[in-house]
Amino acid sequence: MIFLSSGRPVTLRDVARLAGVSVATASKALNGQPQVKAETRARVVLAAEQLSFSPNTLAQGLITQRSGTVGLLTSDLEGRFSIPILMGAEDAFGSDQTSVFLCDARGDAIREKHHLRALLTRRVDGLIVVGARPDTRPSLGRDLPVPVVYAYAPSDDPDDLSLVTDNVGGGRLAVDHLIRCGRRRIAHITGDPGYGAAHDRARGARDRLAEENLELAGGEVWFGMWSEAWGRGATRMLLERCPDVDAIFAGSDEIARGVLDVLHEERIPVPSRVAVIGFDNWNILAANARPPLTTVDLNLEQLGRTAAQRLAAAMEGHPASGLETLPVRLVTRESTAPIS
Amino acid sequence: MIFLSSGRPVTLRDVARLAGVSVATASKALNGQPQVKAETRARVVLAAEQLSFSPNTLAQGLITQRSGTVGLLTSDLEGRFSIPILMGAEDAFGSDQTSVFLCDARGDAIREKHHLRALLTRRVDGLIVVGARPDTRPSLGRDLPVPVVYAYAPSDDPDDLSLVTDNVGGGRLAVDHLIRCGRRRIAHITGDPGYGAAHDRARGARDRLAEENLELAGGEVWFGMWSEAWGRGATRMLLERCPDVDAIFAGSDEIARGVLDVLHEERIPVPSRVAVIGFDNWNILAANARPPLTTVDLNLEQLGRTAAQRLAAAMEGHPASGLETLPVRLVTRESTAPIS
DNA sequence: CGGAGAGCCGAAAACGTTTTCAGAAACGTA
DNA sequence: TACGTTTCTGAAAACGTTTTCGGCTCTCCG
Repeated sequence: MIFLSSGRPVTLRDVARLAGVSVATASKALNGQPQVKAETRARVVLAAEQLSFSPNTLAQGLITQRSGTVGLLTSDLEGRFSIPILMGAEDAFGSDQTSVFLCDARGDAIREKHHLRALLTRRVDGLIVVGARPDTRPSLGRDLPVPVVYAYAPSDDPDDLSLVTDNVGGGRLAVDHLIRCGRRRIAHITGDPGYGAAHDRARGARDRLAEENLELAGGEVWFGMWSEAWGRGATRMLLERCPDVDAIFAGSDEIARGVLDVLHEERIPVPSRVAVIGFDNWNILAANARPPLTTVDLNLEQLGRTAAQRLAAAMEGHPASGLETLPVRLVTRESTAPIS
Repeated sequence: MIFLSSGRPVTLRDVARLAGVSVATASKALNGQPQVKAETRARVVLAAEQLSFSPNTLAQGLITQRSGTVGLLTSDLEGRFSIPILMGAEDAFGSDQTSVFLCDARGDAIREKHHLRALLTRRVDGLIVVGARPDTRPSLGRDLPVPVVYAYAPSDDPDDLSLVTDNVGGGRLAVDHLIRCGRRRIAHITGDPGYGAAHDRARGARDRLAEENLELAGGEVWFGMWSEAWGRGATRMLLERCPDVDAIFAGSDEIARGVLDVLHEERIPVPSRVAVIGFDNWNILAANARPPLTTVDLNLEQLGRTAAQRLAAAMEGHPASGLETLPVRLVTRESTAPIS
């Protein structure tokens, strides 16, 4: 029971009274302060348990000037990026120590300001800002009373700490895998060229190809949109221009689904004749594909955990700054295989 | 600026001093209490603005016994169900009034208890519990100090208030649409029969068919799994047993994708020869399908908003109980059309 | 036996608000 | 002028903790 029979919540006074000590000693006993006799401490602890006392964090926060809460300011709740990050962050803070306030700004700067203010009013101890897309976003500013960590979308202020996924490395990883599978004529179909991430992934891919003295099949990166439809359209064009392609690196799993769709339609066997690799490891798309899709996982949960750790460190007085790039990893399924 | 030049946060005392009044009057002035002269109030408000004062909610909560926070206890953050609900809830509470603490129990009862305790310790004013699947879940119990609303997954205690989507109505809606399109040989492929929702949707479908003196094509509901692969497999079997089917109602968008895939493979035109309708309106699947998928939207954001409203009402002392079923709606795209 | 020191404990202040209540100021009336 | 009302203001208590510091009790040593 959390309530006394009176219906009033249990306070430290109740505990102290039951243990026959003062509130002060009760507090010290429960907080492990050394200056209390072992026997007294035991009595207090017992009393606390009997009443199942749990301290009012508001009162604690008021006096310690730490609320034990952090704010998570995201710009795409619906999106799949913030969620894993959020989960990682949530479990990196032991939930008994720190709870997280969630706010979705929906990409609106006004709303973001508003939420920011609400969070500060609640005296959060820190902030994690998660962007909707992996490009640079405006900093919240330098004069905030609490530390901030930017995740996924880096801040435009290099003095902020930003954590991002390694898109260049991801592109390299994908192509490396295809090369190891014995593929030589590798094409790259990707999304909106307005996304920095698209260029980064392409760069990683090309770098790795260059090491083998290879060029992209089709000569160029196929930029377009982040959609299945574009994946289909680009694949059709690609097959026409370059019928002997033996691997396609898609810039997202959505695009990869479109690619697979057309290959299937054309009765081109995957992976035996053409290998396909995606990006994001969006499970619903990748695992259900036919065949299941090899793809690059962004390790977003890890990103969230790291963000939480960095934030915790900053809250302890060890701030950091700059851009930290976190590794991605390959998830192999059946859409790629060594050439036979 | 939120901080005085001293680096200390601005308090009501600072405002009072600047306005030349006592803290008491400053408080009353800012809270719109009537017993303060208009001119004084103006002075206080001005001072507050100049210092950009914002009250410490911890202190407020301590005294008013209301923290202005609610807990959202979910069991599937990764899942797509809790997210829209969460967004709806977040915007139903004006974010300046009430902030939401997010906790993910990951379907683990221990973790749930743990989070619950943490939330109560934080003195949340209410709780929303979001389940991972639309079946009954255990109640948190009746002796909680704050009101609770269950969303998506109803509580097993009828004295709790639970908000659920209308699965029966959804099934009816889907079939009704197909009938209006002139279809008569309608099959239903759905997921895991362990889900109550699967049976509810099927019942709605059958009820509507019965009104036209129709039976399900293939005679029975095709239960299986919530996956594309099952959608593909079931469709193949269906086409064999029942080649003249003219509409397929899929129990989820994933299944519908599988259905479309096989129809496409068999060169059966959609929607001209067979109409297909999904369930969930999971955008990434439905909108990208070929052709884009007509489907039933669960109105989850609305569900979240309603949950927040009911919770707010309960917090104001107007509790409710029982099971409230919220309507779903049809989203028509190109996979269904009148028979030509 | 006296005093120093260590070990414990509790009174009280503090955190930043809201709310109650007493009293001051202004005003009208006799 | 005296007095009753009304209007406004401010002192103080309260919320539930933590922390400081003075003081009590004991032990030990000279």
